[in-house]
Amino acid sequence: MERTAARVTRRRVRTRANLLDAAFEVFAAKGFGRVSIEEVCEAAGYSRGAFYSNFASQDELFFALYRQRADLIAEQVSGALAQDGPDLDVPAAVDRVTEVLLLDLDWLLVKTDFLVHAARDPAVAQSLLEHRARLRGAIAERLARAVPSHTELPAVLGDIDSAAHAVVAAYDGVTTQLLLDKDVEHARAWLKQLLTALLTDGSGKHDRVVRTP
Amino acid sequence: MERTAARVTRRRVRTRANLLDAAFEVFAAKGFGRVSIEEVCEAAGYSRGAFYSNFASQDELFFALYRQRADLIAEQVSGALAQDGPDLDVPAAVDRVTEVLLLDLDWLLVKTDFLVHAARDPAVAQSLLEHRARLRGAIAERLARAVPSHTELPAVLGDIDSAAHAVVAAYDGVTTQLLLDKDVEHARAWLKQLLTALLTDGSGKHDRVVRTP
DNA sequence: CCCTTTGGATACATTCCTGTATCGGATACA
DNA sequence: TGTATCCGATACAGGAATGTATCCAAAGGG
Repeated sequence: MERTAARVTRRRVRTRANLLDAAFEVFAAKGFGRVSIEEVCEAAGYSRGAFYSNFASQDELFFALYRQRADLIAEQVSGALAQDGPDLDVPAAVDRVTEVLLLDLDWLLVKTDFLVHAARDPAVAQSLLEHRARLRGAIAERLARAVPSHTELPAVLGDIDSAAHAVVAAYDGVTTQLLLDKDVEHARAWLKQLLTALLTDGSGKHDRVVRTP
Repeated sequence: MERTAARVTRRRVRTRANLLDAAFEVFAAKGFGRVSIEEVCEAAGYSRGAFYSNFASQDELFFALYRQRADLIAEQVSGALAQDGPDLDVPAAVDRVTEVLLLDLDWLLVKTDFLVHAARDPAVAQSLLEHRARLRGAIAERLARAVPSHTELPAVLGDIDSAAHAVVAAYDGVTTQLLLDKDVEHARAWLKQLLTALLTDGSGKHDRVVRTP
């Protein structure tokens, strides 16, 4: 019998996952802060007893949820960045990354909720900052491998790190607008335009985005 | 006796203003969604009776608060844009606008709360979108007056409207980071860099030969 | 200065939510 | 298959927030 780690049954991990999935749906629909623990449990098909057996508070649930999904996205982004060979095809990579980043509107909602949460809790903010730094690192590393090979270098910004910063900022900026107009296709097109503009020295010869509203 | 408009006493407008001010503080500190009506009243020095006499719900208060402050900021931005003559000195204008936009961290907190709120309520989203459109309009108009005079035109983006969009996106992106690291000075410097880079064809601080299509 | 109207305080009923304690069925392991 | 342990359901108590109804004081007009 294991002494150090308490026994965890399969049922437990299943219910925990179910609770997290339900939480994602409910948080996305109504927003953290307008959701009661009871609602999450109901959506998952459990009672509150199950909840308190798995999480200490709603905050802890939220944090766990964020971690889970954020790690997933980070993995997908890394995948999209690593997809082509040692040479970076900027437009293609931008396409793939954009696809991943603006895939799920619900995730953007939850993520923004989490941002608001983190903005008022230094510990949470720290964790989020680290996560963002990791993402930036992956981007910077990818850019660094690309820039020397072609002469095609990020021009409007000083160094590679600034460029990575700018990429994230563009993502955040587009996200904000997307949360309001819910036009995912337009947001993708626009983010592509912004990123290629930022990363290919402004000589982008791609089609311009036509706004629909 | 007035029949159409109900009589509004001075006391009423004062308490209403006090409630709004208190709401701003409390919302900034704890976040909308973690604040009870009671807390707002207590911070303002009133009872809940006063609140319900002035607002129908916490949402209505929040909306009124947003309107008030957003209009104020919009006015300041317009002022900063109009400050110099018919010719636009891009770096100077960017300086002034940046100063105004990233003046108050508390406002950014409340604004982001409001964004989260709007993202789940189409009517509120509409209102916020219109407000953003007005801001973009002011920026675009200013840019339009500047671009023909100098040949110095926004290059990385297609038209003036896209440029205005990009300016707002940069602001939103920088805001996100600022909410986490709380480094206002750094955010300002970075926003300036981004904006000048976007608006001066990348020739900002690094001398570069750029063709003007 | 009085009198009408208005604004805010107080008290109350109600609803909702949280957290805990306990119990019976499920699960893993010998 | 037996059995010790774990997990989630149920019931309950306590607290907090909301909204309303009522009442007294303050404003402002005549």
